[in-house]
Amino acid sequence: MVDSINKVAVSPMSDSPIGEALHQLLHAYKRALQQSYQARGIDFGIGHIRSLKVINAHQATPASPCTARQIVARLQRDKAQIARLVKDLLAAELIDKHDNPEDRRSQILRLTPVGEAMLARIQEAEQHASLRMARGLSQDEMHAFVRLAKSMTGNLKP
Amino acid sequence: MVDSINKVAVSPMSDSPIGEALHQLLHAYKRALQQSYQARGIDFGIGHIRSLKVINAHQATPASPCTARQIVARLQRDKAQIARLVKDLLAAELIDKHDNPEDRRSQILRLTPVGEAMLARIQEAEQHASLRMARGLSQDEMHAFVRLAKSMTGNLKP
DNA sequence: TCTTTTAGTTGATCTAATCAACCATTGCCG
DNA sequence: CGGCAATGGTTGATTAGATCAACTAAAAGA
Repeated sequence: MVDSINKVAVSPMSDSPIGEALHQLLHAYKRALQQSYQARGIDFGIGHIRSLKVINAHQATPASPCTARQIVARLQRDKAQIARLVKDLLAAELIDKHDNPEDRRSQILRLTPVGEAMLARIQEAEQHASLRMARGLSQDEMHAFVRLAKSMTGNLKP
Repeated sequence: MVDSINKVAVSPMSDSPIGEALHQLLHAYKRALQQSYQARGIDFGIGHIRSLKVINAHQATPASPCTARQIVARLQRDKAQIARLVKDLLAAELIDKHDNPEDRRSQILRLTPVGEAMLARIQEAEQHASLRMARGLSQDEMHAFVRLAKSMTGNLKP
């Protein structure tokens, strides 16, 4: 029995809430970030900002300097797009290019002092948005979330 | 001690991995979905598909029929964009419009049989991608993830 | 009735993403 | 060494998605 009690159109109920929840969350977060950025007069898209962050991360380990290549790998975006983002960041003088002694095709990207200052403001803005997002969640929960997200990303990568 | 062992450029380390992890995950998931769709010959963007799903969800509760309005509310997209998505779905004959006796400005959207069949295939594709994404995770973990995602989305909404 | 909202549509514009073609350099292999 | 495929980067073109403004028609409210 129960078989035809309610004809629930197509799905037997409870869609696949993961994708839905994910999409919803990212959209909301993107908007919150943009807001937080704009409130601080930071006038760049998310791509620009993420690129800055990658460059900064490499700055910390001078052994592996940052070229456009690294950003492409980290952000998994088309290299054409990265080239444009980098061009913008150069124009804004947030970063500069240095010849790469190891490979004359590529150039090493580094934050300028202005870029570092900008990044500091960006991180402030992010923390603001993150705190807002995490309101009511414990550290453990946040940590668990990130762990799960990374795990799932890993599953999808190959 | 340890205080100034490495000068980590700007951030004191550990960025804000939440945003990063989130972005990474959504991107990977989006690609996996697209792949899964394409492998099944489903030739629509994610927006179209999500709209179909909203219409289907309303189908289950005949009390509240689906108009473009509902899709706008559920997906939180610009109504212009939804209008275009709906137009495409109509053109593909996956849905049809019926006069709304309650309000002559709007029209009720319903899946056609073709639309239902399409949706079934979509759900198959999604389950494939979701299973892939969730490989190695327990039901509890998946559930926790969705709960946290929804909670965070809620925090950001206002 | 007159006014204000609301649902939906269209046009224009903007950004992000993607693809293909291309140059310079590098690395490899005979 | 000389040729050739692979790599890093750049540019142009195209596309999809999102967003904004303007507008119609109907509804709701005063």
